[in-house]
Amino acid sequence: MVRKTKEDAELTRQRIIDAARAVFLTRGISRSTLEHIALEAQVTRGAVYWHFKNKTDIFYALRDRAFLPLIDRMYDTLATQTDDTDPLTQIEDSLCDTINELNENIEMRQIYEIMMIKCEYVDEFATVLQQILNNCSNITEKIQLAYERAKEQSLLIPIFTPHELALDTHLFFSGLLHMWVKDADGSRFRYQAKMLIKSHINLRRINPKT
Amino acid sequence: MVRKTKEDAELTRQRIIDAARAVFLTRGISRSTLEHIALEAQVTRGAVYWHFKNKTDIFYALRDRAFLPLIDRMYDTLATQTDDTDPLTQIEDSLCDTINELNENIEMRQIYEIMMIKCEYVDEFATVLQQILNNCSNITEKIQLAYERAKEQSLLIPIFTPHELALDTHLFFSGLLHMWVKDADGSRFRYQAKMLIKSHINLRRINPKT
DNA sequence: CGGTTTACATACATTCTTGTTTGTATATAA
DNA sequence: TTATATACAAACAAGAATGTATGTAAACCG
Repeated sequence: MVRKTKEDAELTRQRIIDAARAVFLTRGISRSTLEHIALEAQVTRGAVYWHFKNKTDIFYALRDRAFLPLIDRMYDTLATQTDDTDPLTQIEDSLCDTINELNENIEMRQIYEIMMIKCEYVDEFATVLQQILNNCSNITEKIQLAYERAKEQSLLIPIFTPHELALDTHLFFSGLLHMWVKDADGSRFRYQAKMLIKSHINLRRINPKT
Repeated sequence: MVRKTKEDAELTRQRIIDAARAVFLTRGISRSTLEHIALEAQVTRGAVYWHFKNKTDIFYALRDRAFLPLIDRMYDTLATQTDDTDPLTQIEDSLCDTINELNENIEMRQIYEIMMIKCEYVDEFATVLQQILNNCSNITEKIQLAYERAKEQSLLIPIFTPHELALDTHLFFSGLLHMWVKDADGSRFRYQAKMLIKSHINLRRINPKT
């Protein structure tokens, strides 16, 4: 049978994206063929070519479904300034929230893994790097704003500027995400990620929590 | 002309490795063919197959020439405990030294870039991830030892354990290396990397340097 | 000095992958 | 109800990449 309804078609589109995620994860993007993806999605390459232009197109569809939302989410968590909780805890929460999401959301986790260690950033993929850098800049700015609020409220240790603190935090979290992803069995980083975040923020508090 | 001397042969071997570095860098590992590499090295695929089993073999040869030495170097810098300089400065210096090496040594820099964003860690490459994780563990341990010495000498802010400080430092540096590599034009991280390291270490000093 | 091995170049066969084209049954719109 | 566009499946053509097999001239060794 052919010619499904529009809903059915959208469903197969999603199936293809999900299949691509599984295939990319185990074979890496470059070694994944459209045949592999089609097989995993239980369709033929015809269906894949109907819904997507090529493999790169699938990759970007995959990214849009999880990578960007998570960035936005972290961004939002930092931007919504509920002034009753202290800014340092806000930073801590937004970082922990991201880790939580990665822990609970398999799709998110796998897409991150694909983008970090199963993708070669050349040619059509190179632009992604710039976008990541831009996102990082934005997030660092948001963190800096939070640190500035903390400084105003005298919650922050002196001497250090919100700018350098924000950069340090961003680099810390960036490293954490990378190790979190690479640490497949979870023994080294996954289980203690939140503790590490707490420690990191505590380093900045004028009155460290116990 | 064929049949070079042994020295000539070794030279072509190096030329092939150098060519592979250039090709991997621009095309990514998976899209680089042995033909590309041979062309860049001004030999034929015959020569490449004579010196190497396949592309993976070249990759590992490339890695051994720079990636491992740099790890060892950082490791050594941390391990040689010249007890006259304070441990925190030792950590700072070893991190800065690595950044220096990346700044000055083009080969080193490019190989790092290849391994970080031009390689998909699946199949034969997956084992590299484990090795990286192990190296990270070792380095974290060395940093922790330095922090412990700093604690004994009361150079370190209290409350925090050398263990969590070491993990935080390692994650920071890991993030820094990643951003350093991705920041191709250098505007965001490369030029201020050492400043960031200084700030990071200063956060731990009981008497922060100015 | 002659045989053997080395260090490649060249040619060949095979497999993989991609993009396109064609076919087709059915939803959908008019 | 019928024409058309949709949502695929299946077949096709072409190039690219790999590994191997063969050829060869010069270095090296006895």
